[in-house]
Amino acid sequence: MREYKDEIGRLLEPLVNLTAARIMDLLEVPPEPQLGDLAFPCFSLAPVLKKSPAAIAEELSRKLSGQRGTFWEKAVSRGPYLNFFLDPVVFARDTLARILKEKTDFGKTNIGQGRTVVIDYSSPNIAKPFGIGHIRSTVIGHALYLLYQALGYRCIGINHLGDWGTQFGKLIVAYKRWGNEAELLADPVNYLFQLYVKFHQLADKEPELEYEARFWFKKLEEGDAEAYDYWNRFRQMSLDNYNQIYDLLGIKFDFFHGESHYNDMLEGVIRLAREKGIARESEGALIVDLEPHGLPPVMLQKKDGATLYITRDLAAAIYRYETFNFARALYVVGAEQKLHFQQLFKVLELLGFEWAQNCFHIPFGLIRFKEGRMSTREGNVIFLEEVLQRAIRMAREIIEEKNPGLADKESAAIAVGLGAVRFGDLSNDRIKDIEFDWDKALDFSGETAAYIQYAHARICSILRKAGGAELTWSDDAAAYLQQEEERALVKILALLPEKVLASAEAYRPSILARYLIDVARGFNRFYHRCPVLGSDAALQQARLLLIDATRQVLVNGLALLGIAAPEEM
RNA sequence: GCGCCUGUAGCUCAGGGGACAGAGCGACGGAUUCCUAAUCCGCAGGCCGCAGGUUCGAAUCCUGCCAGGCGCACCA
Repeated sequence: MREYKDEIGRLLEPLVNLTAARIMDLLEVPPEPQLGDLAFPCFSLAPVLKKSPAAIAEELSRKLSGQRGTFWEKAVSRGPYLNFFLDPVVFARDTLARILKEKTDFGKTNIGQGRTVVIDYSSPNIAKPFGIGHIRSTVIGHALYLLYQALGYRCIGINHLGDWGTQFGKLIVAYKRWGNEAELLADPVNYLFQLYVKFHQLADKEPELEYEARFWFKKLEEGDAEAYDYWNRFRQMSLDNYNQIYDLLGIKFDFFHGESHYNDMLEGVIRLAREKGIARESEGALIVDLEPHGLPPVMLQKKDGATLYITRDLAAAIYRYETFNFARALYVVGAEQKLHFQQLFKVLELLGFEWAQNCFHIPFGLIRFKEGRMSTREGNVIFLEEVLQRAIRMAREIIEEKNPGLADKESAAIAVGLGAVRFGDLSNDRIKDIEFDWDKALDFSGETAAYIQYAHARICSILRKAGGAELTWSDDAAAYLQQEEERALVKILALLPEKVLASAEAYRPSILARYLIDVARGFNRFYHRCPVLGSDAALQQARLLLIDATRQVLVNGLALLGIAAPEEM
C-alpha cells in the first residue's frame, strides 16, 4: 500500500500546499469499498484556502478528471473527501506476483538491520507448577520474538526463571518436615506444589515456619552445601517439567538465565549504587529514594543483608546490556508489576546508564477466575499442561466427528488444540484481564485459530485436487479476477507486511491475529461465491493463484504467532 | 489515602480524532446433486459508564465523577 500512497502523495503535492509525506500521512482507507480505495480528507485545507472541504475535494477531482496513474484509475470527490480508485487489475497483479515470488518472506522486512532485541519472557517460578497464568508471558513473548525476527532484528530470548528467593527456604523446610522421597520422584512438580501449599496453610498458625524458611534461604545465599543440594534438585526437576511444555509448544529460549544466575553480580550493583551516591541506609536497609521522581523508594538490601527481586533485576539488566549490547530490551511481564519496572528503569537511569531508555515493560492483564484471582499459595491454579491436553483431546474428538477419514488425526489435533489456546491469548488486546473459562479456552468456532486453520486446510485441499503441479505465475491472470469477493480478498492479502510491522511496533500480536481472521473471512466469502475447480481454464488458473497467495499469507501470519497450519483437519 | 489499567450489543471483544459504531458467541430464519457446513447468507440486538470541555468534527483527546481490576520498603 506504501507505493500507492507514495504515488498519490507526489500527485497531490503540487496541487495542495502540503508535502508528499504529509499527504501520505493524511490518506486513509474509506469505510466502504464502493467509496474507493484511498481517501484524501480535505478538512485541514479548509481554513487555509477559505473554502469548504467539499468544495476543495470537488475542485481537486475536476483537476484530475480524465487522468490516471500507474496504480489508480480515477479520483472522485465525495463530500469532503477525494477518493482514489485503484486499478484492480494492476493492484491484483502486483500483489499476487509479489506474494508468490516472496513466498515465506512475504511480510518480512529488514528495518531491524541486525540490531539486537532482548526479550525476557515466560519466566516461571521454579518449584511451582506451570500454571495457566504463565501462558500469557510465554505466548506473547514468543510471538514478539518471532515478529521482531521478521523485521530483521537479532532476537535474544531469555527465560528469567524465578529460581531464587524465599520460596526455596519454604520448600526446604516443608520437604525436611513432611517430605517423602518416593512421592517426590513420582511426580516432582506436583509434589513440590503440594508441599508449598501445605507450608502456607500451616504457616498461618505456626509463624515460626516463616522464620525457619528465611533462615534456610539465608543459608542458601551463603552457599550452604545442604541448602544448595535441595535447591539444585528442585530446580532441575522443575526445569525438566517446563521443558516438556516448551517442547510441546515449540518454544525455544536462547538462555535460561534465572535469577540465580546473577548472584555474584549483586555486590557489584550495590557498590555501584553507593558510589553513585543514590543509595542510603534507612531503618537498617539499603534503599534508593525515588521520591524526587514521583516514585516510591526501592530497597536494594534488606536489613539482614539479603537482596531483593529488584537488585537481581538491576544486575540482570546490566549483564544483558554488557553481553548483548541491545538496541531494545523487552520485559513481557504482567501489568501488576508496572511500578516495579518504572522503578527498575529509573534506578538504571540514575546509575548513569543511558540505555535505560531502551528498556520497555510489555504488560499484560491477569488471568482470573470468576470467583477471583488465582493464587499458587492457596493451590488455586489451573495447570497449563492440563489445559493443553484437554484442548488437544477435544480437537481430536471434533476431528473424529467431522473428518473421520483423516490419515494423521493426531498431529492435526495437536495443531488445532494448541492453536486454540495460543490464539485465545493472542487475539485480544494484551492489557485486558482474561476470565478463565473452560468453554472459551476450548472453543473452536468463530474467531479462533481453528477458523484460520480451516481456511488454510481447505485451500490445501483444493490445491491438491488441482493436481498439485507447480503453479506458474502469469501477468494475465489478474485480469480474470473480477468478482467483488476476489478483489476484496486481494486487498486484504496486500496488508500483511504493514500488519506485521504495526503488530511488532505496538508490541501487540493481537493486531496480526485479528488480521488473519479477516484474511480467513475474506477467503471463506470467496470460497462460497467463486468455484475454483471446474471453472474455465484461465479463470481456474487465476483463482488457483489467488488461493495459493492466500495460503501463503495464512501460513506466514500463523507462523509469526507460533501457530501451526495443518494441511488437513 | 495515592498511583496505574479497564468500562462499546444479552455475553466475549474489535475500532483509539474523520464518511451511517463493527465482529464472534448466543437467539431466530435460510444455504450443501458441486472444491471439507470447524463454512456462508439474512434478521434481531447500542444514551460507546456518567457529566463537562477542546475541535469544523469525539466511542477515540482533556478534566471531574462512578464502577471493576491491579499496585504502593524488608515477597517475586
